[in-house]
Amino acid sequence: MPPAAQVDGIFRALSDPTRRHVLERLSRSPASVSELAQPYKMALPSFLEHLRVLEGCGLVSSRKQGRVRTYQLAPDRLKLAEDWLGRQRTMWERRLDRLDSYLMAMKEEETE
Amino acid sequence: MPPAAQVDGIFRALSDPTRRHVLERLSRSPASVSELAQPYKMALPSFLEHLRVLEGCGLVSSRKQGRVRTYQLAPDRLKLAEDWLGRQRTMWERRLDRLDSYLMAMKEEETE
DNA sequence: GAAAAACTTAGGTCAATACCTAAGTATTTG
DNA sequence: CAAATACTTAGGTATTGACCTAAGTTTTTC
Repeated sequence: MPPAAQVDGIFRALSDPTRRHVLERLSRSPASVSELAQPYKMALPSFLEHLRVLEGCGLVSSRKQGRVRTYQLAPDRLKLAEDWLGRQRTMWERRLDRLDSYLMAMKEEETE
Repeated sequence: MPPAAQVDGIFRALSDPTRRHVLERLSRSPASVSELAQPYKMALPSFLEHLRVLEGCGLVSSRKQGRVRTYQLAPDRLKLAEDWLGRQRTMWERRLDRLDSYLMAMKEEETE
């Protein structure tokens, strides 16, 4: 999978509040499907789909022991999203800097 | 709009490569619709929809002068996404610092 | 003032998402 | 081993998303 497509999937996954909430929950500790589902009034199969999306883009991983499937975070994936945002930020900051110096120059000229 | 819904929209907007590309382009300088559309083989109305999504969630703003509409970044909105990711990251890192033996075990098995 | 430029609007297809209910399949547990 | 638990699969609906073509509208330009 090309990295751009991976980033697509990660941002897509993060665009749903249920999924973000699950990630927040998992940042405290791993948890089973039913533990994760418990706060939501959603039907279980619907909720499972969210977990599948999170696992599909690599933000979480799961393992089944007996009849219980346990999910946990896979933190390295979040970096892809963070990296993109970080790059963006430095770019637009650079741009604002340029704008700044442009405005400064304007001001200089103005006061001459 | 509740902040969670705003974050939804921003992540959703970022999940499309065309839209991310447009943001990257705009981090260099403001640009007109046709300048922005030029690199893509997509029909103009389709492309415009992407711009509408970006403007809808506040990542860019636009203004029309004569027959030309010019878009520019609205950098403060990216912060909402960055902030969520940042908070997440510190939580995840805190959790990883605890180095649960459980998590270690899972990781071991995962890499098998 | 007709034609070109730069969008804009209208409307249509097709696939993917986010839900649902109902009926499975494994795994414990009593 | 029957019943309960913990998912899982199958299949259905309704909305939204990402594209398209065709036909506007509003400036500019010649």
